[in-house]
Amino acid sequence: MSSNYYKFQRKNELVFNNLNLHESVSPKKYLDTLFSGVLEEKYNSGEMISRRTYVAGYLYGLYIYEDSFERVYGSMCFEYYNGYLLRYYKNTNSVSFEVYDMGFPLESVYNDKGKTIEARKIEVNDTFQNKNIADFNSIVEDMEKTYDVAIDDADSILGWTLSNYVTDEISIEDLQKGIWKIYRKDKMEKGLYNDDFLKFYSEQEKLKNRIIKEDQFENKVKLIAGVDVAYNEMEQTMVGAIVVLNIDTLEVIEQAHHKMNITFPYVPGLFSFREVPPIIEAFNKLKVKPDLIVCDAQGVAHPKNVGMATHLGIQLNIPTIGCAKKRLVGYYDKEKLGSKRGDRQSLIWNSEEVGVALITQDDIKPMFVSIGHKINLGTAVDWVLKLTPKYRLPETTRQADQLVNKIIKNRTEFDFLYDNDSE
DNA sequence: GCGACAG
DNA sequence: ATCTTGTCGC
Repeated sequence: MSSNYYKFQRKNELVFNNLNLHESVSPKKYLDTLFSGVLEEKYNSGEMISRRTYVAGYLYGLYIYEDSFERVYGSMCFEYYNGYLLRYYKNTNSVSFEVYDMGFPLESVYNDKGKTIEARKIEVNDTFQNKNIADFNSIVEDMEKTYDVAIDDADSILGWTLSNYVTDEISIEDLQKGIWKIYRKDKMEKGLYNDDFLKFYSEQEKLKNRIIKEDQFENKVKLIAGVDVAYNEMEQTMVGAIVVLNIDTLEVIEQAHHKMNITFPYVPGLFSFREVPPIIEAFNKLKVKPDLIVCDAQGVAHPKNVGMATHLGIQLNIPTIGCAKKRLVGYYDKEKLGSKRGDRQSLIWNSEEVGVALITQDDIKPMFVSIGHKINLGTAVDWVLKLTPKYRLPETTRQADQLVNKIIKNRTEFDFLYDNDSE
């Protein structure tokens, strides 16, 4: 493949600090060394798109990404190998690399505030290898110091970086559990999990008594809706959307959305108090009312049996289904669960069947289906299967998902692969 | 007392 | 939820 490298052209100006362009080479050549440096990307107008700070690490290096708001994200980096920055581009019929010499010693890496990020090479036999698993605090502290990022932002960095410290006795899962523990503790100390939530728990007790577990459709089901919420954390806003589909054609009949400020934190178990309000607002803007709503969350498969689907259903007095991508509570027999579309296993919680793990596509992870309100489990499963002829997620969820993401679009959009107009 | 936790 | 980006074989 070395014959078809070519020089890449792009509309936007790239500003590489202290970098020198080298001619194209194979990345393999630089696999075992380190890199660090700063990459800024700007439009021709001079407006900053993003700044990326690369910090060396063992193997592939660590890369800290900041968007145009200077928010820091951690991410893996594949194409950047040490000492050199390698950009990888794909076209319809060819592949190319650009190689830049970062030319920095590790210690000289800096971020936008002029703060120095002290990066050092991490050896497998280094600091953490022989530590007691219980002593995660020091690992985190060490990580924070090393990379100069807060624990929240460091989450994904840690997950990845920790893989370097796996031994026979210490698994990556153990390490991540420890990190998780500290992360939660940190949130609690910031007051995110305190007695203020008691009133919401008692609210759930009341809702629980109103759940109807049998089919109670006013009409024959013709209109079926999906709901979803998207977030813009920078603005602290959220958009709730509802999309109504014709059940026979799966075509969109009507859609509505509502944008509002985020007022409630994400707390597992109290999720509905965060997402139900914007959805209700969106619902009220609809001209037609759906006969059934499918939620991208749990229904009664919830610690108190009052997941978002249930909460929403009671609030709107409309039948709802909870169809979540991940399990919240309950257990099922993974061995017995098959791998073909339609295979299912009961999800048991407090000795009750609160839902099912349902395979919606062959050889794909199950969905977690539970009733929300005014429906029974068998009916709910039937509907979910009807809504998943082609994909793992129900069409309703997919449509709602696409809608909110279209609306919340003010994210930094930058795609290396498609913004070159070389011809 | 500890671990786990939808979006 | 949010950020990101490949990998492979015929």
